[in-house]
Amino acid sequence: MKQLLTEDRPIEGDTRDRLLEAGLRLFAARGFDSVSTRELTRAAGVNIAAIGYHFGGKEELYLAVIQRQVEETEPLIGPVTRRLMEAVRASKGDRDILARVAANFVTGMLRAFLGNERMRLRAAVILREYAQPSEGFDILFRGRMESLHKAVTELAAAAIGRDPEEPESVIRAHAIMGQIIIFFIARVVLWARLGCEDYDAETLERIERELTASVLASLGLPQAKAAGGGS
Amino acid sequence: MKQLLTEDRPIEGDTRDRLLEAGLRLFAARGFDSVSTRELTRAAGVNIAAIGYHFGGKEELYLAVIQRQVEETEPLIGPVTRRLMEAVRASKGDRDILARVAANFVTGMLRAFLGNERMRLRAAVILREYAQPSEGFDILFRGRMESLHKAVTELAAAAIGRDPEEPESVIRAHAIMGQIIIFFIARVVLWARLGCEDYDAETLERIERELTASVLASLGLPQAKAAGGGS
DNA sequence: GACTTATTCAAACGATCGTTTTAAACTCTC
DNA sequence: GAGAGTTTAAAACGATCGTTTGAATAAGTC
Repeated sequence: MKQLLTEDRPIEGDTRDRLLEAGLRLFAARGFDSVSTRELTRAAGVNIAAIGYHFGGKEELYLAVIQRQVEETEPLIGPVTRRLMEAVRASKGDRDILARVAANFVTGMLRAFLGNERMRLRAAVILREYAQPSEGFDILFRGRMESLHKAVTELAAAAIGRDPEEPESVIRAHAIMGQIIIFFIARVVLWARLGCEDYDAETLERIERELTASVLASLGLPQAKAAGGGS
Repeated sequence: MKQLLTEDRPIEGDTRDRLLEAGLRLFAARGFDSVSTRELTRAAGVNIAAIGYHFGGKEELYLAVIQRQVEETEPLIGPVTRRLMEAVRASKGDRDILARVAANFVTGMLRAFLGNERMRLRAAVILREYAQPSEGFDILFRGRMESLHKAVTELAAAAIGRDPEEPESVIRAHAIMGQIIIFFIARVVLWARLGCEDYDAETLERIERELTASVLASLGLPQAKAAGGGS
């Protein structure tokens, strides 16, 4: 089996933190059932009894891992989400402004998901919850996804001239998210088609350019002149 | 844990077929490690030793399940792929024809992936291979995905006026696939946003309409007049 | 019917699973 | 520095894992 998503940086902190960190890495790479408590504690460098003592059990540790990712990504995603929402409203429908807002969002999301190793781990856990929702899905959805999806819906609604409450706006937002996160979810497929084994700088640049053009066009927005820096 | 993707239709056929069928259902719903050999054989209504006898072991059964899906989808996906490729070439760049070809492809894919319960099972297995590629990924990629992805690349290349060999065309094709399959992969997210618990006919119709419009626009193609049946 | 081959059966194998136990080591208060 | 509370250590718990065994049955051949 190929082993994606391993981070070699040593794990530090107290016992609780070490378990949460090892849990993120291992659950992201191989899922809940495939990771044993012995492997978790060995990777964390703690005793096997620590899972029971600190979390109650393996499942509670898993949920704590997810909960921590929601909290840790708040400073990253929260402001982006709010800024996107505000920018869409402030644009008052100006399509050039909307185009710039959308372009910034696309590059920001791409860099967050593909450029950051830690985000890759988080996204892997999310992907698993998509395929097989557990209690963790509710934590993720209400904690992170819902507000992000709503913000994109505002953007889509403004672009296609609909109300954000209409299902058509939600569907359009979903399609936009799909265009972006497919480059994480099915990255192995893209790599196989491009004949590479990881994202290099040149490919990331191409993806940013083409994806921005694709998303703007799909919303009927004019191509932005200069997207400027991310964030 | 919520239980998605269960099919209640009884399992029939000889021992080998029953195991392949039970394997598809269970592996799709819960992944490789979470399904025990005892559960597989109980669901199939066969003896536990049958796995070893017919396939050698659990892993070989899993790979056989994937292999069978590749073979079974050939009559469904193969012609669609070839027809898409031929239609793109036959269009000679005529954008109205390209638009109709693309629209037919989108609705065809949506109906294949969302409307068919069996395809849902298959797609769930594929999704798991994305997250954690095993030997099954190579079977899937070379057996089904590669040709499909190449065909979409032909479409994207023709639409944006590039060569199908250029990475930009491949990236655009990837974005198109993302727009479509996100409605399967992250369908629980969409359901949560729409306040429903499954796709109903009305929602599917909306998705077809909006997604067709979105994909055509993203490729800079004119909106097709009437998409006609999904062939 | 005797024989060979193919398949199914119930039982058991050793390994590993998540968890618990019991004692030792550590950390703090007073 | 004695003692209470906290954390870790190693071993063991019963349960379940994937697999194998050897006998019983079914199917086909002569």
